[in-house]
Amino acid sequence: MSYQYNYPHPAVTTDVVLFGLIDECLKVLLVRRARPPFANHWALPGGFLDIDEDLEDCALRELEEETGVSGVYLEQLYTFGKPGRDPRERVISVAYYALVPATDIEIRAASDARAVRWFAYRDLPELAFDHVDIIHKAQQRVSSKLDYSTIALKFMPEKFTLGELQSVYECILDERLDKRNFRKRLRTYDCLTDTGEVRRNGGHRPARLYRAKSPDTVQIVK
Amino acid sequence: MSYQYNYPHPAVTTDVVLFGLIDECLKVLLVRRARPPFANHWALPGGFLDIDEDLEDCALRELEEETGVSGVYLEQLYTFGKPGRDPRERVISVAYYALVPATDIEIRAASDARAVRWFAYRDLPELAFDHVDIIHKAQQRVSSKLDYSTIALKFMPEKFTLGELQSVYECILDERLDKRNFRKRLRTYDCLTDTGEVRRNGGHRPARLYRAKSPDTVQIVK
DNA sequence: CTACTTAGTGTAAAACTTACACTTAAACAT
DNA sequence: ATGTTTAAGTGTAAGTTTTACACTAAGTAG
Repeated sequence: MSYQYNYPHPAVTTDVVLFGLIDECLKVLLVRRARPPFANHWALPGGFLDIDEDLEDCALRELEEETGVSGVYLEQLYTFGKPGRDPRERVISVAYYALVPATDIEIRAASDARAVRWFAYRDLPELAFDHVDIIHKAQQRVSSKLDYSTIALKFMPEKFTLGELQSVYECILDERLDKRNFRKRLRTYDCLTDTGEVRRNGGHRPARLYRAKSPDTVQIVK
Repeated sequence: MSYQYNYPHPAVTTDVVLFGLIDECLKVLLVRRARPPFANHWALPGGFLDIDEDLEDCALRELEEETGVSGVYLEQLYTFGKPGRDPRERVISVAYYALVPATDIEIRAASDARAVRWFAYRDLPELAFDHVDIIHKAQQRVSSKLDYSTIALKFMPEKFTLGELQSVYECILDERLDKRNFRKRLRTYDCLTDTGEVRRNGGHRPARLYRAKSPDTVQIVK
């Protein structure tokens, strides 16, 4: 089968920067490429757009196919399209990012990717294409969104403690926060409900467990 | 000439939302489409990406070809790609926006656009494709950037008064601002230099003329 | 020379942000 | 059982930022 056009057309792909927090450390989910170009290099999950497929659906599908991760909430990040970024042909890549509660996520190596792994954001391997730029831009976006939205809740499992949530902020912003000020701020956002439960977690007072009031929406605050 | 691919490829276009302020009113530059689809409808300037052309260069080139406007500072807005948004074929459009000092700008109707005109943002005609969505998203972006950057200076000619700059903010935010607080805020941004000149402008005290300290960069403040 | 118009300026109250320290409740060691 | 260790949980005072607000200055027009 072959498709013809009167003018040359670029290829369009989507790529997904999936962030998770594991061991108090910001991680990115990468797949190892099975084929050239950049065979055996690590890369963002992503791939070519089907001709009748919405961009976001493409991102979700490729993520699912290559990593087994599904049902995440994506936001469009930026579109990367410099000529030469893919040696095969001109490729325009619409990048998305997502935040997941890493411990909830089941990953698997799927058909067209030899392996799937979390990498520390601060210790990335050599990456295919311009994916390192995409990841840096996504990290910046997430950092700045922490400050004016409730996006951090996307990292959390269904129930979590305030200490855990604070440590999410601290990992991404890479600075320590004051516990009382942090809690005061969350109170003004009014984005949590107390489940009434507690978590017993070692030799100290148990922490209350909270749940996001609206886990499906990212609220803009300030 | 014909180009063949093993898989169907979407077309890629860029569109530009060019904002200007005329008569204390936010305007958008539109071109009237000469051919189908949407012949005679107004649309954003934009068009198909050349296969070796950078996305931003494409946006600048199309803007120049269709309106005669050149040398503006573009920022990428969002990529629109819903299937069906163009009846001819699948089209992914990377949208950009720019702000210009409207009075400085020379517009002309060029080859493949029958006419070029400023339209009030609050009184847009019926638009081709999903261009109305693109314009609204651009307006939101500009509004929110007013609050944390010096992007408003992009609307200003080389020399301008503080009253003129304030009225730019007021038009876009659609609210009145306090003159003293506005000036205090600008002082903290430290983005203006006093030219020493004044503008005599009717039956009242002349206003000092200022110039942007770094007219080529948009400074992020706060 | 009077009336009118926009330019230009400071201060006090309110709101928000920051810095900071002790008590509580569990686990663990003795 | 008792004391020690650990993280959880809580309020207040100082500092900073934001807001509200009114008069004088320097021109033009009649």
